[in-house]
Amino acid sequence: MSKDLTSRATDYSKWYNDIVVKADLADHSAVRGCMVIKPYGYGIWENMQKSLDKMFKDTGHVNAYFPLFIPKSLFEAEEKNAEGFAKECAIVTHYRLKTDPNNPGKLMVDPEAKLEEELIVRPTSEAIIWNTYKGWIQSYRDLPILVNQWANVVRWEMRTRLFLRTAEFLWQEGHTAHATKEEAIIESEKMLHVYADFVENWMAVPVVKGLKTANERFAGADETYCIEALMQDGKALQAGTSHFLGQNFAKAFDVQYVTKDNKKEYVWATSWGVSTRLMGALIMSHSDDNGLVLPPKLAPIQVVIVPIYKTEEGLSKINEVVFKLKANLQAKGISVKYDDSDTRKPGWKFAEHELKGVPVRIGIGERDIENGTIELARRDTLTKETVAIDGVENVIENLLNDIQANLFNKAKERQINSTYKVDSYEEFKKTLDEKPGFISAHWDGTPETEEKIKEETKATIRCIPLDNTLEDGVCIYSGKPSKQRVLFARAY
RNA sequence: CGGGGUGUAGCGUAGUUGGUAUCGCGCCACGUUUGGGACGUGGAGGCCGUCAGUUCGAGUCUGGCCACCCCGACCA
Repeated sequence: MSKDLTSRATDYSKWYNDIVVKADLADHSAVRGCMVIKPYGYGIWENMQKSLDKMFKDTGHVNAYFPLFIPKSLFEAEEKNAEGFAKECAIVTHYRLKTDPNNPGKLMVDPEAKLEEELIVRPTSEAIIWNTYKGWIQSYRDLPILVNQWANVVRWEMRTRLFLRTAEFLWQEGHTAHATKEEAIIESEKMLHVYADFVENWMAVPVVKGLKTANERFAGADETYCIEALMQDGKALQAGTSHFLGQNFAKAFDVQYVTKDNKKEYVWATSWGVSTRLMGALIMSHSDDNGLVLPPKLAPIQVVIVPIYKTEEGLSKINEVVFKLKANLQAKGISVKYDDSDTRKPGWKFAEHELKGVPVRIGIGERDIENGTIELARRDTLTKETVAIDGVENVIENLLNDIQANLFNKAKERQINSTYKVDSYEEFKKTLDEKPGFISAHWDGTPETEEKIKEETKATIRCIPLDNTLEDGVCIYSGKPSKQRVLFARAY
């Protein structure tokens, strides 16, 4: 029925790829690991950007833009950060091509155009930004700096998947500078909550807020906060991170400020980011075997109207009603598409808009015109009902809210039902294989144990939940004492 | 980056012992249709991923490269 979409049960990862391509979100490009984001997919990303950007501005941040290239000497300044990213960097070594004398019509790298110093294509921008901040900060009066940038970054990943892990991806990265440790910690926690708010209330994807373990921490951070979401196949996806960077970058780039009592202090830093990976989370959280399911708040088209007619006169009668309805809906801020192209039949349009996840579909035919009704179909439940056209604008407005809430509730229920408390390693392994999801278990707090569990089961500690209750227990692996449970899962 | 697989029209595919390529969907034209991916008739569309080699002749055999998929390693 739905254009040969692989079902989730048949092959979950093929289903995901099928949706991305068939719903016109993105495509593979001629460049290894890099995708083309198509207009429909980009429309969703733009809606995400719009909401997030407003949230950043509302919390006092401003946007700026820093260069794509980072000179190697700057890149290596913060040692841990450089080390963490070294294995996945694209490097510019030359700045010119020339025609190849041995190969007519072909170009070659001009060996004489070798750069004195290599340029690193940013995998993240801390280095170039902190090098810049050095010039911006002298006194406590210059602080805080609350800057965000929307940008692309490159990480040379070995295995890529559309949206989930691409060699180049789009993201935003906030980089803030503060006078005190407390203020920086408050900032990184604040932005974590902004992310959680966005992902839950706009994307309708429930998350667990937590802290990363030392093993999973951002290279160069003192503490990494994260939000973790659970996909339909029971695998976890890190949806956003916020880092408390301590004074690591300030020290690496010698960024000091003069305090009120004329003392020099290193600046405290945070950085935080979410990427086009969120698109992957969105797709895998709500979609079904008929295609994409979009939460109304992010859908490029919230309502699609499909006319059903036999004659030109029939169509013009329908048009009259639809134009008015469309204007009324738009006046309420609802995005509406009237799909009146006569090159497709209604059945085809129904299937197509389902595949693309349009939250609400209106069918309106000559029969409806006589009866003063329309057919309302909702994407999340795939149900339809015939309702009076009078006052339907309010009905639709409420319906969109209902769908938004329903998607979140369904995902939340799934998350709760897929989170298991486990108290032995045997049970831990069994649960991972038989009922994938979050596993809440005791851990002795050592990187060694974490590493062993990862080696043996491929499960990692997703986070130490922020709202954790302390309880005495023993580590499922080592049997050593533990004071709290942490959240394990296999992850994307 | 290691192991395995795939690449033929926009998409999905067939192709035998080596002889310029099959079918379906889609596309175009006309007609009939239009409340869940319509039907008929006619038509167009191909450097068989790419580069080289073997051969009188390569989709088919050999090698390199590129891309994608799966499994590993890697992935703040």
